[in-house]
Amino acid sequence: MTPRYTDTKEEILRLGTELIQLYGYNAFSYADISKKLDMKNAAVHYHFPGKEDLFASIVQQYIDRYHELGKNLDRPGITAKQKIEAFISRYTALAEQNKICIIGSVCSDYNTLPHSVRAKMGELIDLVLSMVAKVLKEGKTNGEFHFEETPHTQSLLMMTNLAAGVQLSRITGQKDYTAICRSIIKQISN
Amino acid sequence: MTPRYTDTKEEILRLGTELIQLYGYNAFSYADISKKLDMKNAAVHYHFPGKEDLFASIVQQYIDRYHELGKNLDRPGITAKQKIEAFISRYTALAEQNKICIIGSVCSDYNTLPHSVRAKMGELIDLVLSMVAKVLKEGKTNGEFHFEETPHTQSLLMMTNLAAGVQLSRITGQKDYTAICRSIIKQISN
DNA sequence: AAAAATACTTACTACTTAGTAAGTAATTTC
DNA sequence: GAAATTACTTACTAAGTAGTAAGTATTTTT
Repeated sequence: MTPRYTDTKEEILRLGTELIQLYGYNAFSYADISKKLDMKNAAVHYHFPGKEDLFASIVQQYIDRYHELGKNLDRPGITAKQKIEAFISRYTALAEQNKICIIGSVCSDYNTLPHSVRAKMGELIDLVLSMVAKVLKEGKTNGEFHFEETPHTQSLLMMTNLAAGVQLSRITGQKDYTAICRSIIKQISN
Repeated sequence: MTPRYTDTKEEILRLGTELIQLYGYNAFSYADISKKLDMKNAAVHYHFPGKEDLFASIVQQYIDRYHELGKNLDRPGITAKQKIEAFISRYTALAEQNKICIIGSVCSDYNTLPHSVRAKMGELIDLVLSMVAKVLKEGKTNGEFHFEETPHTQSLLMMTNLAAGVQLSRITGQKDYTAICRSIIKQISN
């Protein structure tokens, strides 16, 4: 049969990611995806046999994109501050679309996830935390940043501010998210 | 008929809260509750006609308990630092039980919640943020604390650190949560 | 002692969930 | 041009979801 999309698999991943970011891990079903892509339930199962596979692929894509971001930022001429701002702007984009990040979305359901998926989530979180920690360390070394915690702890503080910030501001309003971002930068600035 | 428990309604609320904190809002069902309390599905519906009612009561109980905490802390002889530590210890208790706070748990599913419940969640969040902001302001005024942000923003930073901290540390380990708590105190200390 | 209220159980409904087996039309490979 | 592969659809299942109507045993009220 002729494929509906140039890359149906990619479309499913894109939509699945969006649904998780908008409504949470449990509110995303094969039916939701098939309806929106105008195909049958079984078609989604053709591309991703189980929900576990689909979710693993979504997280893997997220991981790949963070690696990509890392590569893009790893060139001369970009300051550590610009790199941090690149991370923050990811969350800002989410906030503007009423979305939250996959990490925050899945964390609350963590105890119900299949174990393979839990491991993938751990991988994603470790990656993000270590990438941010690396940039923070770099900025501290070259004098751009000033903070007293270890880079890892400072990374934890920043990412928890951001992840919970986009979540809270969906309820309390964008102003709170803006205040959090401003303060994050201020905290590490000289 | 003779009631099973001295207060079945209270038992349902207690168990419902626990299930949300452990597994998330969507992973808690009437069947889960009735099974654990050794009664039938319909018995839970007798006490709480709909899931919306049950959840609203759970959040209301949470709100009531924060008001209670507020009253308990509002006596002379308690320092602002001790008050902040009381808030933090609530989250520490959650972290030790592999649980997360209701706010963090429900935030990810916010877009799927019925509107009455969304309003209740907003109420809870505003309450917690304003209570913490009040204590922070008090501590700043009497010289216990030092911070440059407004009390509201500082409260946002603290609560996002805590809420996301208990969530993240379920995956990355308790050490990260401990580091976050230590830093929270440090940030506002002189 | 009768009536009413309480706290359920029994038995069901309508719907949604992930998942599957078998068939089919178009495309690609040989 | 036949065979195999791709990308689906049709049609289904088993389990779980919230929710309900009607019945029942016990306690409380009158």
